[in-house]
Amino acid sequence: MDLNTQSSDTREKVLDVACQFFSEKGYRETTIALICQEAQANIAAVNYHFGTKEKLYQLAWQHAHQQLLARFSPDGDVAPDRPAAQRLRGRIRAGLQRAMMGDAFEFGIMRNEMANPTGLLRQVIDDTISPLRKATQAILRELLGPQATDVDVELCEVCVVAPWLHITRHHLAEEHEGLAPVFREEMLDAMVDHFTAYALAGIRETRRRIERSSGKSRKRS
Amino acid sequence: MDLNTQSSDTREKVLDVACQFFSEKGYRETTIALICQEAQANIAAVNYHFGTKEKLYQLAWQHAHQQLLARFSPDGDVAPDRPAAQRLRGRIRAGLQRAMMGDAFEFGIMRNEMANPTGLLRQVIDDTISPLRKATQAILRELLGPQATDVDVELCEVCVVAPWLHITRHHLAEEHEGLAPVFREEMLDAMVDHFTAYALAGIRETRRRIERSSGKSRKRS
Amino acid sequence: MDLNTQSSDTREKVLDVACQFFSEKGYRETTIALICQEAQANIAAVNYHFGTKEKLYQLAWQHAHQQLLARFSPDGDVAPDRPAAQRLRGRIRAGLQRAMMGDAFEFGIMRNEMANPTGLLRQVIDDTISPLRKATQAILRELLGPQATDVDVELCEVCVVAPWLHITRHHLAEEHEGLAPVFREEMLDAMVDHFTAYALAGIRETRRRIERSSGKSRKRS
Amino acid sequence: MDLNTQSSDTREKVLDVACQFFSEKGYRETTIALICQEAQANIAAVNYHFGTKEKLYQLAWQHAHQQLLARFSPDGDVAPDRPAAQRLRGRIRAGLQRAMMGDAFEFGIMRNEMANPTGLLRQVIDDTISPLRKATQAILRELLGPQATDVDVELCEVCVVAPWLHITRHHLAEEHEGLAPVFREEMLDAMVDHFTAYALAGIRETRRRIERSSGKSRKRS
DNA sequence: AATGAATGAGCCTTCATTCAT
DNA sequence: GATGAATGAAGGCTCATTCAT
Repeated sequence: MDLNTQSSDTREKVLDVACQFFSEKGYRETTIALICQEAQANIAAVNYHFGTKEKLYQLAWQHAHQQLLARFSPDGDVAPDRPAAQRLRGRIRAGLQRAMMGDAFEFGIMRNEMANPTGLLRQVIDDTISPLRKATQAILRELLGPQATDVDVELCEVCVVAPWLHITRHHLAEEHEGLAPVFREEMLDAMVDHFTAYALAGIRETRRRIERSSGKSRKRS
Repeated sequence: MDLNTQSSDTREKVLDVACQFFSEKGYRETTIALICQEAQANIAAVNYHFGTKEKLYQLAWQHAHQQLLARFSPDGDVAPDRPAAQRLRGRIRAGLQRAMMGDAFEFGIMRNEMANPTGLLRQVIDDTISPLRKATQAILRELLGPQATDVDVELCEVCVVAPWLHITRHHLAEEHEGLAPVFREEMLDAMVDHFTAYALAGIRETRRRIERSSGKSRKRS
Repeated sequence: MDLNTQSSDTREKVLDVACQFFSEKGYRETTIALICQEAQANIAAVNYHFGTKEKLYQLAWQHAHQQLLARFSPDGDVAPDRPAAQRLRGRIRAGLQRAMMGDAFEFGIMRNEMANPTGLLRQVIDDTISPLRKATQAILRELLGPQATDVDVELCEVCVVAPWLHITRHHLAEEHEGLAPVFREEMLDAMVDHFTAYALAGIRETRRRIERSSGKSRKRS
Repeated sequence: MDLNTQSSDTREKVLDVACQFFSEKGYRETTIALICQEAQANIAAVNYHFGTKEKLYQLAWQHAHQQLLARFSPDGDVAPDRPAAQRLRGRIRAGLQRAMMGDAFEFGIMRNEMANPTGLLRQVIDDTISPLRKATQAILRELLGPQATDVDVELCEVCVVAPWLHITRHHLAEEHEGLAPVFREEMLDAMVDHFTAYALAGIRETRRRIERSSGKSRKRS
């Protein structure tokens, strides 16, 4: 039993280490040799367990993604029957947590969604991110009212979501340069308050604009 | 002179092509051979003109940056004596323009600020980006009032700036996948309206919160 | 017993598949992994049952050889007391059959006798082919008459045998390219007729030349 | 000038060595490292000059082919206005010469036309062999008379050509095993006599059969 | 008897860089 | 000033083989 676990552990270990390196250094910069060295595994083990560096990459990403989502529930532990504003706050909290504490994950997705748009992760990202986006959009649609178009929703989504990625980047850079972090974990609650209030104000204003302009249109027509 | 011009042209050509490829494919993915092939230059020319790939990289980045700033004035052509809200609008417009039309630039910076945080571009980015950030922060500070702390300003800055990068990423991905763009150039004005209104609402709300909480604090103390 | 049978079946299966792949792709091009995958056997089974790839190779060859000889009797089902011309015809028929229908065998021998002259199969080929050659040569010697030297016999043997290998090659190439076969199975009888008549004419002519030249020599001496 | 020649010599040297090794050991068994070691070239030179091992392979083959054809004119130095029988004799002589003296060539083609029908050389072989085949077939058609079909011609071609390949194989094997050659170069003239006489007799007999059977058909119809 | 895991040697290829001209 | 040739280091991958179970 112990042995069984141990044998499976090589695979697990490699996956963990890979996950870490891919996040820190990106796909190209991370060599199989480095991973295996750190994981104390044979260099051929990667090919045995995962087939290709690419496959390992994709799996590592999924691995990290699942771990992260497990740590921070994407709804921020806000029940789905609570008012939309609170649910949005939950999403924002979860997003910030992922951005600020997820060493391996949101990082990797960033780098690879942008730095390597060759589409290595395209599909796997779509599969994992889409549900999250849909949920956020549903909340926004509710807050924006029935007259909001898809583009309206999407523009607001950008405003809500973009800061997470931005902060991820911030963290990455700081870590790499050895700088003191500007946005520290202790600030999380204050940041959630700020981003939520900011977003809700922006959304309310957007709703007003939508309804006003549609009102005009109606009068005109 | 003729020769000088011609040789200089080779240099220019290489720089242009490098710029393009570095943006599209990143540092690692772009090979000197590819650049030289496309620029119809000898493969040794790069090392001759620029010394190393790294140097070429940095120069290419500066090149792109300057080109882009020249095309889209970072203040959005809003005079510095106009009200802060309008100046913010100018910044937002310029940011969106860079995000949506800058094929080579904002792109490269993204990738390399995050995907290659080895710091190859750290310095050069600091030199070029810092002034832009300072200017934006000054506007935000004005809008947020005298009680706003540096963190307050920075949190708002994130909300204003992050969407640009987000949209850049969007464009990159769409281009690479051959998808129809969600945010098209014709939408620019509408988008500027939206982001500006959204941001101003968020900022006003933030100011209210700052002043309220500081009022409480005052009463308490 | 059951286990024994089952295990033996695995062995058999591997041998069959190996035989097929070795014939189709040659020794180097055929990987143990491929064989085991196709035979639904564990990758370690080969080394368990056969020791090394080389051993498997040799065994596979013998296997194929025996199967083929069993299918097409090398004398073409012509009794040894029939006239030499008819026995030759039998040999030619059997040779053509092996060439045209032997998917796995004559093929493998070709490739390995020539493409892999490292001598992996040298011995095993000698053991299996020599008897066939001897038999053919005996017939030829009979047809060529008592004055024929060993070289005379061997030269004629080449003319008789070479076309078989040639046609094997033909088939292989056609199969691989997906071309329609030039020499089809329905043509077998016509081909046997042709090759036999051609060979007998050639042999008769050769005999005439041998005897004429030996006549001259006699006159001279 | 001398230097120019020298620089080009590396390429030439590699090509020569490659040619030799590919012939002796085949494609798979020949490693780039081995070639470069023997040619005293850097291991990356192959990729610089030829791109791929595959490309080198194809070029090596062409190289050998041309060299060989240059050494032994495929028509055996028999003028095209001589009688068909003599032209056939010329072809047979050239074929035997290639088979018996061509160390690097006919060898390689054998191995690769059969052992590696993956088609690496398919095209290049077609281009080089086809003209030779066409010429031989034209002669045979002339000898077989107007009633001969394509299949008739091809069957005779097999009988004429196959021995060459057979003898090539013979030589290869002997060389590899260190055996004394059965067919020695001194025997060339005698062998040409034998094969020519044998072939002409076979062809005449074939013509007789063709015309006889067509005669019967005519009477029948 | 049979297997899943693991290994080490080796191969082809890429690429930034250098050098002689 | 500019280039074609050449290089060395490194990377990803394949594959036959072994070992513990």
